[in-house]
Amino acid sequence: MLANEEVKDGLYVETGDPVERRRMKQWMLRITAYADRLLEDLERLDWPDSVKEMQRNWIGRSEGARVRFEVADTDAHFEVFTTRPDTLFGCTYATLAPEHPLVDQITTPAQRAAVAAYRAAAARLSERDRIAQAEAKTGVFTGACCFCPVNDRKVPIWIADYVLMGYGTGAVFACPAHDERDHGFAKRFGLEIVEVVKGGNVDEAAYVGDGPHIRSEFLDGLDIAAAKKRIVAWLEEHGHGRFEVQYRLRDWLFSRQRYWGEPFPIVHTADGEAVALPENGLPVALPHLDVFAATPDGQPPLARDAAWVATVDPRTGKPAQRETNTMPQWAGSCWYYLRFIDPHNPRAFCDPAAEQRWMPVDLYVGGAEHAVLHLLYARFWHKVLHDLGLVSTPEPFLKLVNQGMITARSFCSRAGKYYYPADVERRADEYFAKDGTGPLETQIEKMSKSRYNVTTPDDVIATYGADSLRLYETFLGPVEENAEWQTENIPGVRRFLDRTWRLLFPDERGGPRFAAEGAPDAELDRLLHRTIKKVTEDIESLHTNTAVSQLMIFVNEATRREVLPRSVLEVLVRLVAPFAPHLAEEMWRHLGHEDSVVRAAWPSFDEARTLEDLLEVPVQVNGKLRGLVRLPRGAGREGAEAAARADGRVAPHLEGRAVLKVIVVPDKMINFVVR
RNA sequence: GGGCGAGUGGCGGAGCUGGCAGACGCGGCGGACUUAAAAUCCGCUGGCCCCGCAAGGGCCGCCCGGGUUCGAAUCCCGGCUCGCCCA
Repeated sequence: MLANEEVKDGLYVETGDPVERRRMKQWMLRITAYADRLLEDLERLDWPDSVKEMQRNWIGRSEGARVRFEVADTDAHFEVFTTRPDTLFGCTYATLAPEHPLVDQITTPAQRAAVAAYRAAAARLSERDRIAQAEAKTGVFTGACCFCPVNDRKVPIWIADYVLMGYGTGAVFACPAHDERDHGFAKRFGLEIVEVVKGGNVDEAAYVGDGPHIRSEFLDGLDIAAAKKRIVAWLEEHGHGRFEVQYRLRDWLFSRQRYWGEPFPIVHTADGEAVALPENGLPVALPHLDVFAATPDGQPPLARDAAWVATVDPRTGKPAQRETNTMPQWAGSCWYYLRFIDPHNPRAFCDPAAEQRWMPVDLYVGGAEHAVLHLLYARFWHKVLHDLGLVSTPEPFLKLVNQGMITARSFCSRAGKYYYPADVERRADEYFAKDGTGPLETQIEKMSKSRYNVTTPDDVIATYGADSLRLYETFLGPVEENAEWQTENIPGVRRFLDRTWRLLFPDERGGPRFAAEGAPDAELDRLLHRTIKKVTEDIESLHTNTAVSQLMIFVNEATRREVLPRSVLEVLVRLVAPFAPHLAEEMWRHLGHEDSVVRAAWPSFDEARTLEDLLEVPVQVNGKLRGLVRLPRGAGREGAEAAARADGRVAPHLEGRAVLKVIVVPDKMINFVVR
């Protein structure tokens, strides 16, 4: 079993083995039944817009009409789905998928050979290739015609491989004037182009914008939205079609022919019935196998264990056979977060009280690569469980954040062989491998083992300590963004930890004296409250890098003090704890606490104590900074303006000029507009 | 081709609903301590072929080009480059 992209020209790309297509009976999950709810509930999620948009596109809801076309000279018909039923009056041909069942029936003798050849060629292409090659515009006439239901115009029926049987109805009507793909096709094969919406030049290109309809009888003069409504009503009234919603999303193929995966809890009876096992027959464990390959006749590996396969129908006790397909990896990732709540519960996937306590997940950090598959599948399962009354929330993950990638410099030879940075040396502006190869290409790219540019945390921990590693990672940058790993920056955060430690245990390198009693001076107190505020808010918004920088500012300032009271350290240690837990724990103990710092209350701040009494307010003249004035917080407009005019640096810029306007933003800035 | 996002010193990055661009860290330079070095501490660190003995001041500067505004890294329009996703 191979995926589409593993097959090229009918051969397995890895080994060159021939690949054949085989029809198989497989398990599907009806995710399409949840398409609308999966779409609508995106609204209530605090997720990145890009991910929500990807899910919307993946679900691909489109409203349109299903329209019935009668084939000329037979009693056959086919149906098309279209999002542009308003352009039916511009229909000049119709196209079927090459494998559409009607093709055999309607192809005329004269066209039979051409059609057969085209179908054979199309069958060799994967669906993916067919979509990718749609630009190539290939197709062949069947010789048959059909009637466009709105005006009984007789139009030719073609087959073309860009129409996919598994998508929609496997048939489309073509309006080359207002559809780009149809336009290209019509140009290529000399088919007629009939303009029905004014606004473009349809001889040159398809016009897909809005405009009044023409040559469309009862639609004339209407815009697209109004025309769609009218035509759908008309189609329904005359029995030629009906309103329909289509989704790009398809049902989920949920079986795999592999060993590793959860076995389906299903048995097959002798008369072909599939029976779900009752709860007391669960879980179904994988049999022990020595060989994990498919059987010689193409059955999944589990079929190798005949004793395992042979079982009984739980209802009747008659012989039955176990299902030998297994579930895909997604099966586990769809509910692991529920099991994690209560991982050892032998009776249920989790205790309902625990589920209520913990769900939904407040914050889910994951890679952008999961935007559609895992995150859509998990939402789907969760909704099914919700409908069954097994979970209390309609959505599993309230807030989602996509973390960025860690990148690092890598080196590779022109031949594509990668080298570890340790095996590379710099000569002038070029890099050479120590074995002499080079010059080497170098780039910053995603950290990965295959690119030989990984950093092993164990090594960093051995050299700088686990807190340094953790602090460095939180200091790298915002989580959502990619960040370049630079080991040479780690000593910087380590220095910060050392300084923090010296606030409690000054050594020959300095540090303030510890005081069991007392309060900080006003300036340090203000900085402390600002730091509590900043760190608290930054953790909340996941801007850990700026939280760390604020802690650095505080520690630098505290280091300058002669004496540091316990009360300050008590706060600081709790603020540092999330970033450097080992250090904080140790300091917490030394401050005399019995219990762990992780159970200590988070410090609170007093907004009033974060504010400065005397502010430095910038003064601008015509928008350019010309000076700074010291003003008490809350100074009035007049006072501020007077102080600004009097400032030694500002005054020369005002001299001899007409002041047209003075803008004063209290406590923020003063701007003189002069001429 | 379409969608989403990003572009700020030598480097990683700060910069709130428009109001002192460059916080914090790395690197660099200078100094203290030392016989010396490491470590530590202190100071400086966007550019300028401009003014000033100096203190200091001026001009330019957030990818490029326009616009809105008293005022734009921030808002709007157009373009370039990179990343991710879809096709």
